[in-house]
Amino acid sequence: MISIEADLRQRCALAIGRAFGAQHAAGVIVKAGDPKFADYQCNSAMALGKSLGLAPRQVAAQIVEHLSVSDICEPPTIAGPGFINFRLTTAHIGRTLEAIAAEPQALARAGVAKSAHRQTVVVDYAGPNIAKEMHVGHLRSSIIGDAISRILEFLGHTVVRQNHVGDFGTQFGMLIRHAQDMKLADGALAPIEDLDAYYKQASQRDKTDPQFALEARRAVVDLQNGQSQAVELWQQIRRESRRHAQEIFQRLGLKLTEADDRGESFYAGRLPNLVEQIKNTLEVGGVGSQTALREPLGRDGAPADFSHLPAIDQLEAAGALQSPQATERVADAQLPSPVVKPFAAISQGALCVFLPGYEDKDKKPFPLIIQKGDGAFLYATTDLAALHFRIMEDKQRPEDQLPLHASWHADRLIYTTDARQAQHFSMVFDTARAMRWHVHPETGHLVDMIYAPFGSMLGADGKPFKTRSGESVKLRELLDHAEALAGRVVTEKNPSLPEAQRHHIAAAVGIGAIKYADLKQDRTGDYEFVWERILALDGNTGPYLQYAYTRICSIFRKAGAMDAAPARLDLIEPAEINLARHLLKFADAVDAAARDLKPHHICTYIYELSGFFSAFYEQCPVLKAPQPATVSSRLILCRVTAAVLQVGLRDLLGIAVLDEM
RNA sequence: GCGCUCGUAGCUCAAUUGGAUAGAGCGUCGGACUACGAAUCCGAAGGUUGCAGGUUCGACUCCUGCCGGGCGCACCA
Repeated sequence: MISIEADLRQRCALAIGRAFGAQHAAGVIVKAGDPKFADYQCNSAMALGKSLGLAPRQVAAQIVEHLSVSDICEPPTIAGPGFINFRLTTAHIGRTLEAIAAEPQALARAGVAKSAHRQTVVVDYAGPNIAKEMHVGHLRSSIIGDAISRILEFLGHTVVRQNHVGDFGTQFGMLIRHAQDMKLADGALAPIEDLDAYYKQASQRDKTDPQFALEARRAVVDLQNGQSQAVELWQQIRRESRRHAQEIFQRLGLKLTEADDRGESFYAGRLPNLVEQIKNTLEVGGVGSQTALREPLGRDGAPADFSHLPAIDQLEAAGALQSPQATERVADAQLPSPVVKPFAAISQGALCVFLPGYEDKDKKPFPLIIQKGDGAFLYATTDLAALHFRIMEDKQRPEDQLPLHASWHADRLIYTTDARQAQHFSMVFDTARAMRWHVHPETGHLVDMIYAPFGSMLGADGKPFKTRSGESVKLRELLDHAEALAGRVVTEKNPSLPEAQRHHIAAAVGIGAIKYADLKQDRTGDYEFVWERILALDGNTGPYLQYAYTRICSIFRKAGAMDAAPARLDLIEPAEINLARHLLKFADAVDAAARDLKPHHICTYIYELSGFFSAFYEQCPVLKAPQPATVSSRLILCRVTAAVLQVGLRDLLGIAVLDEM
């Protein structure tokens, strides 16, 4: 089954093409209508009336005349300024659901077809730092990124999850220096709690002791150059951190394994060459500058318009920049301002990329630093290296091919990271465009580089979610707390269940509640983490939806043999029809979530669905219906509702469903 | 200062990307358990969508200017 919205859109486009010519058939607007008027509506007649110089209602009438929808809809009606309203026939709704229920494969997908245009999509999420316990700062990226991955995968895309672990940055210098002073024996730092405390000590010294800080920076350079004697220590820390992260990921139910780990250190060997490439290409007067810069590109891949900027000759300074050594002589005061095309230069000792549109508070060009004055690389460098790897590089070695076990090139990159990194990624993407690293090496298509940011987790006071002492809350403790609270409720509501099962339920409910609370909101906003609200049993919460699912399971447990025979679906009661109609809109919700990379569309849909199911449940007895045919008919509705909840909650949002709770 | 972002019912949030009379939950008030799980359901009250202009058949949505909150702005990630 394809989305009905998409189906009607096609049919309307066809009708418009027949009525007015194919050139008018693009950009047809079909969307779910207000239930009072229609299931779906086409709103193209108004705009079309404008461009054709005809009365919108007349346009609508002509569209309807050329429309062929009688197999799924009542005759379309025209309303208001020119809305074309569609009402699905109950016969079509019934047939479609019958078919889904009868076909195990369709049921397992709740009737949702795979996408026609499949891509290889990299989703970059989680990305914890090693040597530190995972804390709430990693929670949203992990949950949202995982849901986005699941949704795209469900639609048939090849998803490459990438856990861009922070394992090679500045913080390691501190750790190594501190370790040297402490003369730690191998294995002395096993548990992650030790590492965490140890990290804090090192961080403290780094802030207060300039000499220590200096030596720490030097230790990073050595590590990145492979000249460190601390590699063994680093490996040890890394192992323990990965073990800890995997434990958390498993508890959270993320589909993130060690095969998806590709830490910053993975790119270490590539960095010097990469930096050299950028320098050669973007240096003013450099080898690639003419081709790379003749057509500067905007953020969305279209040629950027810099016509509003003063016409500064971008090569004016080039006379002083012909030789490599001259790069050093770009005096900061003489940086062209504003920047009209990307270029690389040494500024204040660091190798930088300057891009149009970025200025600091003094209106001076603001750089993306790709190599520090002391020679160390930093996150912009590894992010660029990762981007290049994901799009451009042919993967030959088995470790490069992970997690797919074959060479791959991304068609799309998605970064699920904190909204505060917006400018960073914007600059990384612009740099990649300047380097033409966003051109797929095989297809020549431009690769979408999408930043999917999310807001902060706030406490009930509206300030960042922290412990009373001002530290970030550890994920392990957060999850423990959620499970304990959920466990209390389970024991209270259902004391007769065996303890092991109560334990299992508590984990599913506690973790599910946290995930659902995060996913149900539009990710771009901040959200308030308040325990009472998250673990509430009613309203739009995880526990409520899990409960709705268990109620259906309970019906099937009691149905027994009644459920055996294949059956017809007869939609008679309004509650039946409303439920059935909404079941068919699941594909639209999944499409919306995939389009916006916003899982909350699925949450909203599922919650509405449980509302329709509740009405049905109250008004239409299933097992105690008077006629056997009614029983089996209603069991079909239960069957498909359960399937949608299961696919939505478990497969797409990554929230466990339970037969009993 | 510049940039990004947000402002919708008392509170927490939706609104299918410009569509019809802006919807939910919580809270409040009032109802429903001798019918499939009451971790439930039904009903009621609650709005000048921060303010002021503009664009058009139509604006919570787009543009401009204010007001207010958050975040970012050179070698941390």
